[in-house]
Amino acid sequence: MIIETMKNDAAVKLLSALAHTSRLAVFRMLVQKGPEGIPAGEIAEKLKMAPNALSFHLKELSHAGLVRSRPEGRFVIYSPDFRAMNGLLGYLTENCCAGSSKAPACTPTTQCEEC
Amino acid sequence: MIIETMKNDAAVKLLSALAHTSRLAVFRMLVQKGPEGIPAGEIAEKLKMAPNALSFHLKELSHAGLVRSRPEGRFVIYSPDFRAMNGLLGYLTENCCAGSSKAPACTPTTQCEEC
DNA sequence: TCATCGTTTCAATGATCATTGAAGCATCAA
DNA sequence: TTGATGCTTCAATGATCATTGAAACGATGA
Repeated sequence: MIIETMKNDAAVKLLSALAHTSRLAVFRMLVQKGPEGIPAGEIAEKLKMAPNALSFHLKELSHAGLVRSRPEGRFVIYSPDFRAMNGLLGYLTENCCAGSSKAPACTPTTQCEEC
Repeated sequence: MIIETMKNDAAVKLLSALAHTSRLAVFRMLVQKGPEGIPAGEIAEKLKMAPNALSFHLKELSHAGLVRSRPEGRFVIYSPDFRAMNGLLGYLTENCCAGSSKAPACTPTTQCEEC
């Protein structure tokens, strides 16, 4: 293998975090709810996941930078972090088409305003 | 876990295929080269991968629908399939932002013309 | 036909990941 | 303080994945 750039490794990290049915479902739910976030228990209940399993997957998403958490009383509220996802979308778009003059263009013209 | 749609499973499949340093590097190289494609041996040489390891990863990418192959003499030429990647980008974009009115919009306005 | 090249397939080992159950920690109410 | 709640961490098992080396296959050229 050739030496990979940091950018590639970062992309692999994000892809790995999302490449799991449970984690993708969790992230989708967080995105749908928006910045206000959801307590862990509510996610577990709605997705019918064991609390410890959810905690494990949330930690993975958190390590990848896809979600943030904040304590609120005895609840822990999770919310999506759109910056990482936007970075990933940009990377994939660039490496799907824009990186090569041979390939058709498909560059998104707008990005999350939050990021 | 709630029951996932086909769409989600398809996204996980594509994400899993790309969530590997070697496979992401291979796919990037194919995208850069464009539709004309590259023989397997050339990919292995440039990425300094063992031929059998490369073959394994190419099969994974192929199963995910990200690459196509065609025999040419005793070479096997691999080329990218932009449809799958565009579908994934669309899915991620929609589930990153557009799926929720709470989140900022970041929908791409253009897509690969090939697809 | 025979030897060679490019590629794929197979089997085996080691590593990584997902899941489960139990325990731990902090917060809140009585 | 005592008990209950919400969540996280830990350890152990089973499953899946990556890698390696050897072998096999089809196409080509002598």
